[in-house]
Amino acid sequence: MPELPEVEVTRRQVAPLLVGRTVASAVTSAPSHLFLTPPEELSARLPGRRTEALERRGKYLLARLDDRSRLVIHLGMTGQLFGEGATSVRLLASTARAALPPEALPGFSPDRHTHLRLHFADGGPGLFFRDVRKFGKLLLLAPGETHARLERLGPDALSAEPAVLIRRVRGRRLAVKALLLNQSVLAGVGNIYADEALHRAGIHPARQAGDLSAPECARLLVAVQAVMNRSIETGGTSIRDYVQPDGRDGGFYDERAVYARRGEPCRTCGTAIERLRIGGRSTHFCPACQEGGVKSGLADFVGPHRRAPRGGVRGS
DNA sequence: ACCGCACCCTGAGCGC
DNA sequence: TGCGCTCAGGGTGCGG
Repeated sequence: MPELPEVEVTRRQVAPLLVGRTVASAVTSAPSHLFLTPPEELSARLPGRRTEALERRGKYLLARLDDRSRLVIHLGMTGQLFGEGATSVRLLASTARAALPPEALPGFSPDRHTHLRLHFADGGPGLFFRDVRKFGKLLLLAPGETHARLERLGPDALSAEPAVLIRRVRGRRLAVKALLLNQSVLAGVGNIYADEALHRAGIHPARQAGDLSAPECARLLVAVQAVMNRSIETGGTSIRDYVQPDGRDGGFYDERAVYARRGEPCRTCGTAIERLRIGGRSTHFCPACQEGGVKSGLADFVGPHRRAPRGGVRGS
């Protein structure tokens, strides 16, 4: 799940593959929700363009092109942006993995999940965008053009000031975890780092946001930035799909305190990590290190998990 | 205005 | 072996 750290690691590694190079051709896949700009338009407009800089805002990557247009890339849940020549089992379908002899790892070749292939005029390695679930987004902005998705973003989580969080929690009754996931509050926080930061700050994820004191908000923001900076140092979190653009796994998975550790002992106090559902997302926390404080509010969350009907009645 | 939740998508994993 | 169900979640948009 690419969040700010994974996108930042991607930005740092992709920049040398992109900046200063001129696109020779852009090969796209069939139209889908992924293309906010139609694929045929990308294929037509990108060739001849040279990238001047690769920037990041929250979980978005923005390539500034020489004609002042901008290519916007969001990795969604399963998006992978990587250089030609990268090798990783995470770039292969499970059937292809299973067919591999042990230790063998062939170079990536584009498959049906590869939605954009950039080839460059210098003949060097290309750049691929692959996204199995198609929750990612590709968008080409004309000079001066903007997009509601970008306009809505709050300050980048890495550089935000505590005052931002203190102001935005005021009067809010929703769980602080749900507030953290709102990209208009802090851009870049996703499910993993929300859980990790709340644990680090010792704040229960179900606490009502408006109940947090100013010092708690400041502590939480410090925690967000600390876990993110540490994750960037280790190359991000590889759980299922994420790989660094050179194909290597990120290293933060081994350092996580709570995420996907239900039932395992808290590294601080040994208490078993618990899981509940907040804002429709699985939420992991240590019941000892992260005291609720608002038992009444908590009651809404510790009841039996309600599950949405799946595969239910559908019109024929 | 605020908040919870269904939806988009696909593959892994599991039970039968 | 294979089918069907469940689950994962970033972000949007709708309904209460």
